[in-house]
Amino acid sequence: MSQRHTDVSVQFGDHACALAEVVDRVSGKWAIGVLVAAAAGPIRFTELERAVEGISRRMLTLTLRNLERDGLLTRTVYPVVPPKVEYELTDVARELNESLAGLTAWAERHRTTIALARKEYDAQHGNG
Amino acid sequence: MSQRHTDVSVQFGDHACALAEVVDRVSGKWAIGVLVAAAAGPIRFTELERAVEGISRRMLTLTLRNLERDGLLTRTVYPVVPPKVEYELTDVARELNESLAGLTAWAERHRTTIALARKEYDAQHGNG
DNA sequence: CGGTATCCGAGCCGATACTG
DNA sequence: CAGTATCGGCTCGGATACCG
Repeated sequence: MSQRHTDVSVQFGDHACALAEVVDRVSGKWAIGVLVAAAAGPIRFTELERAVEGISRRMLTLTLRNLERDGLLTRTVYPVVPPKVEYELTDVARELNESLAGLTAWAERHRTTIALARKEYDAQHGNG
Repeated sequence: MSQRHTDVSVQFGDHACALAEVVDRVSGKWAIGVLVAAAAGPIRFTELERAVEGISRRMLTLTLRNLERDGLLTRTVYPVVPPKVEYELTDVARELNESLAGLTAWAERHRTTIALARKEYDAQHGNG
């Protein structure tokens, strides 16, 4: 299994370290998407594949395994044919989603500002 | 200039997308560390280098440029000898730090739980 | 349906050396 | 003091093909 995250080891005593760890967890191109898609309730593999636009089967699997590993979601296999697997957020993950709300608010407040800042920066310094 | 982040383009309409963008911004091994180190007030390059344990000159520069590009910090050059450059968080970044507080709280609440979940997962599935 | 295996390019990041 | 340049390893992540 590939997908080992960067070693965000202890850079400072406590605060920043814990924060860096959680950010590292929801980093990567797909984790947030999966977390949000699963927020509504139990969801199947193929449903996730459709919900998270652009994700490949491989990356969905890896992302799910990582989240499962961190105890953020559960994987339930139903022994039926055709196979059926459901993923569901744990309570911990639901709390995480709530904690992320503040961040989402910030993002939506300053979205255009940041886009503008980028444009300016790229204009002044050479990026084209 | 290297350091182009992964393309977290529109995966779903609004919410998750904005969130994914901000997470992408504070991703990478060092951004959080720099953000936290600069939270106390204006800080010089070398001070940052010491504050963010383990960071290289190169990565500090790249991280600073990215944050500056996104309008999260300002770079002030004082024309003196020896050179003096100060970095300071913008108001937007300060708001961001506040929004991150909820996340930090979550991280500290569930830190051990998650570490445990990992251990269990790695024990059951083969990771060794 | 729900995965895995393999190949491969792109970019992050560290080490090292050099500069105004 | 505050950077930049270059090289190279490693991992992330896409494409494709295959399996129970």
